[in-house]
Amino acid sequence: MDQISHFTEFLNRKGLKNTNQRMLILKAFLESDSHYSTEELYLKLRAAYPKIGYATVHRTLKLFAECGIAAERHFGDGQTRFEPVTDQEHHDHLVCKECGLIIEFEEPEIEELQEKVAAEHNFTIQTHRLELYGLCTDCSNN
Amino acid sequence: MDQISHFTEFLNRKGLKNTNQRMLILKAFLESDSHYSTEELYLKLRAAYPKIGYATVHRTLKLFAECGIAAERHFGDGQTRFEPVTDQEHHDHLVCKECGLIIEFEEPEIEELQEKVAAEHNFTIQTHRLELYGLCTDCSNN
DNA sequence: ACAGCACTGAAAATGATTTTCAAAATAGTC
DNA sequence: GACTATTTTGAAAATCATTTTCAGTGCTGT
Repeated sequence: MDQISHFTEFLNRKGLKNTNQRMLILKAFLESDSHYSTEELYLKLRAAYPKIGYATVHRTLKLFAECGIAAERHFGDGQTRFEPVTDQEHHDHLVCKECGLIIEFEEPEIEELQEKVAAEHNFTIQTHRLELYGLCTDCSNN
Repeated sequence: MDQISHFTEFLNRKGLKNTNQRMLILKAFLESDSHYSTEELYLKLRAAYPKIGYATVHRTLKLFAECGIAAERHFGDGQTRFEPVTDQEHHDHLVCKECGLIIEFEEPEIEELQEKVAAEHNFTIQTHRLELYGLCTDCSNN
């Protein structure tokens, strides 16, 4: 099932309505491979649909997070960012402190070790967050 | 060198002054093993020194972060938390989503894998952040 | 078309963080 | 110790992201 039907089904299940704005926001959100803050997505959308409101974008992003098609992220710049979640494959981030570049990566071995640690503390992991901060290739050469 | 002389040396190096408040805040901060938000540390300090200001606590915590004796953390509750950094030994966190319990752990194997991933992307790691969110023993039994 | 809700967008409210500014404190010099 | 230049402090105001409010609009089923 694709992300769009996933979302519409979620709306139905919760008795929420499938509106024009929600679809616009969803499409713009999925289209991109970047990590949007509410503000950034709002500005992008407003270019095409000037009447859209900031609050609507924000509320819709929260809905995405709630239904699992978006994940909230904090990279330490004071803004919440949202990224599309494509199925269950999980990835983490390399963040360049110089230029802000964000690279995604996956490392199953790390995930296994996380489970091990959790088991040692009788902890049940639901989600996790791993970010490596440093300098990307370009920035470490300058 | 202990944390206190480390901080005073940092102040001198930056041409900043070693004040009463800064020492009070530093001691209260180091004394604890918890992860303070500005607000929490401010409230704790105010109990003993009613005249202290929120802004002073906040500015001083920022100084700690700048000089390396504190690390800023975001656990997703909208507040920035600070924790004492004791030398270079690094640790990560298990965070209970139910009761807010924070457990620290170290896992050198994970750190090695992080270096491997960074190397694959020609990335130079400066710091990292790993948090596992889920349920602690008590909360998963209820 | 109508009724009942949910949704939207603008504006206001909130909450954390940061800045401002006049008064107080500090470090260096005499 | 007194003097001076500079920094710090604390209270209040400002800022920034996020959240809520509310009147008007739109959707869905009857």
